[in-house]
Amino acid sequence: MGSKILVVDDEHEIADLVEVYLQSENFTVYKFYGALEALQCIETTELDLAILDIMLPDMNGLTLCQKIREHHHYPIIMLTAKDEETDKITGLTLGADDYITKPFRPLEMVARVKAQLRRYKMYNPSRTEEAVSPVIIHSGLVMNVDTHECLLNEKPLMLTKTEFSILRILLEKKGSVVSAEELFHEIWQDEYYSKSNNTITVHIRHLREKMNDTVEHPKYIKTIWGVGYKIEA
Amino acid sequence: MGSKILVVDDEHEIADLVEVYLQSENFTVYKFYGALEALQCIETTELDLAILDIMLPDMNGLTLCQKIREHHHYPIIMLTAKDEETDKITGLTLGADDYITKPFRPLEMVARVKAQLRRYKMYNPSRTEEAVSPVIIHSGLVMNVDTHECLLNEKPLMLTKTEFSILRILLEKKGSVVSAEELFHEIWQDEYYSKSNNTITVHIRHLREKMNDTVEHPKYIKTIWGVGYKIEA
DNA sequence: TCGCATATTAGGAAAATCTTAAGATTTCAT
DNA sequence: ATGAAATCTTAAGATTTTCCTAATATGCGA
Repeated sequence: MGSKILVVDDEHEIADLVEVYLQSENFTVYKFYGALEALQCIETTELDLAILDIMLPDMNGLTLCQKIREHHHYPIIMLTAKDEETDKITGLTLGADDYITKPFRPLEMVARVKAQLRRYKMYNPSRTEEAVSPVIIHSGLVMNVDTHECLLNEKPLMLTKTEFSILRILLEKKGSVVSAEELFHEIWQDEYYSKSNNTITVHIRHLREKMNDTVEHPKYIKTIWGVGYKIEA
Repeated sequence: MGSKILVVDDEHEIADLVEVYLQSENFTVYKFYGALEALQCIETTELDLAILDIMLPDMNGLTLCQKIREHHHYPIIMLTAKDEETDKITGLTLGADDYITKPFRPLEMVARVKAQLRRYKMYNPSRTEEAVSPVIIHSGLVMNVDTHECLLNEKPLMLTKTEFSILRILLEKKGSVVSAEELFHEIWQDEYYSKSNNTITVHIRHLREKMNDTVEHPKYIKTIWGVGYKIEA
């Protein structure tokens, strides 16, 4: 994930709440309490989705919605009060992809955001994090990311999820050295990394064991002292 | 798919939005902002469905609806403002097959379009383009998607709707791993809130039970820990 | 040799899945 | 509409698998 989401609501509590929930899902949030401040963001940032309150003090939320639509096609979700007059709501879907009535359950909001992003990215796959080839081949080693299968010299290699990820990353960066910290962040993203954490080392150990690789004469995973690990190109 | 759909709404944003959503589902869209322009399209194009705003400036949507009905039998969906029941009923009796009140969620709209098309094409099979094979076969397992029948080693397997869907999805993606979340979205699309992922687990359990599959040595549904389920190719 | 980086080990912690059963919901015949 | 049957969902605990920690050992380079 890591999609960029615009949030505009003059009610600070709601904007903040939305922000917290979205951030907890690893989205990048651009939060504004007024439409005018948001305008610049719209111009300058490559967003993936927008959440707009329909009632803003300085500019109608619908106007903002239409401003976005002038140049962008990413999903827009409107926040509406439940008791607004029907007439006003009638024009609501003008350009919006979904609407959520206040008060709403945060988890429902998050679910809808995800649903829209899923749809958007399916339709616009270029925005999705690069699509990689599902099979990686390297001297007697075959990895199929789709089937989660791994063969070593024609024989199946049973790898756990994490082991599979480490081997995949090393193979994708075949030839260059990858530090333990880099591996850590590729796999666990944001989580805190400390040097005393030898988790990666242990997984590497297991990998080598399953692949019959020795530390002294590694056929696959080589240790570059003080730098990291690598698989020769 | 690839059905031809007429969209008529004088509110440009709504017409455009509907167009985008339908196009993303690979429908061919004929979009008009006024009834008069649409008339010619109705005459000259072999449409599969029409979506009409009930309130148009140059001609009543219902009138347009009746014009279509003079010569065509494809489904018509009316867009209506959130008003009284009267319009709804009237609209339906005047030849429309479904109505959607504004504001609406585009995804719901798409779902209804699909539902109408399904119904329509069932009675007009000639219009269906090259249907995919309705039977899936895999080592002793025969699934007929049309009749919803399933045989395991010549003997009938009684599956519920959800079980059938899960098995079908796994077989369609035979070989690759499908996560519980993916299964969830394939089956329930954009539903949100609760319905913990455990639901899938329970259905998988029932499936395995009916198929005499064991968790330890599964012949069909294998668990890839931390990733999902798969059926070997 | 010393200091630091990596390797090895194993057991407990954590996470994911399985199992079960009860309650909710839907379906269907009456 | 009503109730029974089928199906689905939820919840809690059991089980399995995987991960992480911590303590110790080993190897590299200055």
